[in-house]
Amino acid sequence: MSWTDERVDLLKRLWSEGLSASQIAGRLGSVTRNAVIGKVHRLGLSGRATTSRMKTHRPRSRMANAKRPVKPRFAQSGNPAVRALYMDSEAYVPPAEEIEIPLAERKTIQTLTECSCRWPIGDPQTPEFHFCGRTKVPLLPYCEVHARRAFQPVAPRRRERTEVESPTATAILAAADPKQRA
DNA sequence: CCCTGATTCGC
DNA sequence: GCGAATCAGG
Repeated sequence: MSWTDERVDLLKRLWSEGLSASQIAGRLGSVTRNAVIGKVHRLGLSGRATTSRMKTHRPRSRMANAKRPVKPRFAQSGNPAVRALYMDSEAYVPPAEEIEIPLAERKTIQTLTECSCRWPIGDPQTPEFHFCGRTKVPLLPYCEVHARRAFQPVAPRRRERTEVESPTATAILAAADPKQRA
């Protein structure tokens, strides 16, 4: 559905009445709160009055925004190990090749242990199916390599800026403090 | 964690 | 113009 005159009118009215963007989106239907906020801005309605000033939003300059790198997803993840995967890398990292696990190290669902990487390998319908089985990173179900693969940020929107250095292990290891084990 | 509005930019 | 993704805050 699109922004018909009626829907725009309702948006203007609800916005002026102080409803939040998500509340308005709920009443309009077929739109997200992001769509509502976007429309509010395009209509020039942003910056509602008034009772208690919205103090905290100093508008960031265009320059500041231009310099701010686009951070990958998971930056706000509640999992410190996931955040650690990206705290020293702001770039998309292409998935690694599948790793060949030596037969002796392979784990089945029966032989997995508490600290085994649970990255599945192969077709579960075949007897060759197994798990990576190497030591996993604390807080995550995967070893370091597979954690990077599992928590890929979304591919960059801009085609340039591809190959950048892979995140170092330091951040992960820093988050691997045994005291934090859940 | 929940939520809020703000902003960018591919579409 | 649209709005998802992501941000900075509360």
